[in-house]
Amino acid sequence: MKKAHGKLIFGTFLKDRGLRFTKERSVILQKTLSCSGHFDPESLYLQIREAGLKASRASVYRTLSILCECGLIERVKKTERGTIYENMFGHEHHDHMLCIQCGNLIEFYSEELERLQEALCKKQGFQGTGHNLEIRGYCRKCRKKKR
Amino acid sequence: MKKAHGKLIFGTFLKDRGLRFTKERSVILQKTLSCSGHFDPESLYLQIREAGLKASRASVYRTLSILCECGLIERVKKTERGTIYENMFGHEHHDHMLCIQCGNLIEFYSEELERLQEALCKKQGFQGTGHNLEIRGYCRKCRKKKR
DNA sequence: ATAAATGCAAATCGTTTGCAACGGA
DNA sequence: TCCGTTGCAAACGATTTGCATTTAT
Repeated sequence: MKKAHGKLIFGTFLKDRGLRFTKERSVILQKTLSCSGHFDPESLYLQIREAGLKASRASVYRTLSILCECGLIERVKKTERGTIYENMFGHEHHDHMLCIQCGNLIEFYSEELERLQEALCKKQGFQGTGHNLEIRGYCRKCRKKKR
Repeated sequence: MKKAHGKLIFGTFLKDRGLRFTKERSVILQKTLSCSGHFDPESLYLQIREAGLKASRASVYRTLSILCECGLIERVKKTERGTIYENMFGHEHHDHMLCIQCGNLIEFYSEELERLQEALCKKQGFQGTGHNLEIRGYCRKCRKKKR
């Protein structure tokens, strides 16, 4: 999936269902695609305002929903600060260990895990587009402190 | 970790920091421990009321926080309907594939995945207590519909 | 007795929605 | 022109919090 095609994909998706490609949607699409990796609605909105562009929070939320529907972005997870989205052009990994004591987040990548997931998907006839593994527990430091 | 010890663990935890073991906390602890697996604050609250017991929503929320701190339960994930908690006596698996088209949730279990996670934790000096793998994508049905 | 906990209602915060004005097609 | 879209502000739903009252210790 090439970045330059985002606009085309979105445009086609909209036309197909009689929706309109407005200035606001264009701005939001653009900012969304230029995010490398994760983002949330509020910071996207602020980014738009800082850039002197125009789009209300309501339009940001509404447009993000459509972008999800057409597969250009995905809702990755919910946090206390809101929903985290992911631009599907960024091929990031979301595997991490979260310390439930100190909140420390240890990100990691495992080729073996990737392979395993592919195998699991194939078994279910599932076409994976992204994933997110969270292992909760105690990090090295907090393990020591515990006793 | 044996269920009968929940009260002891909680009681000790409270005493240690000068907090009190109130009727409400006792009720909430009890209902929490008797949940097999997942639950959310609202349904726990309703369960309490249906049982003719007494504890306000505020107390439920406040107590769940403490139970998290002392490790008897864990916040597993946030959804549109609220936070999902897990009673740590239930050793459930949280691995699933989520269809981003139809919302279908396919739960699965993989021994290989469990082993791999243990290995990854060991490498990081991390003591895992629970995990949650979400693979997003298109389920068999929606894959067909797509074209 | 004293500090902590409770219940309630009001406050927050992210997100959604109703509606009148606006603007692509 | 004809709907779809926008921005705003009000509505929402989950969670938190201020406060006067109750209660464990």
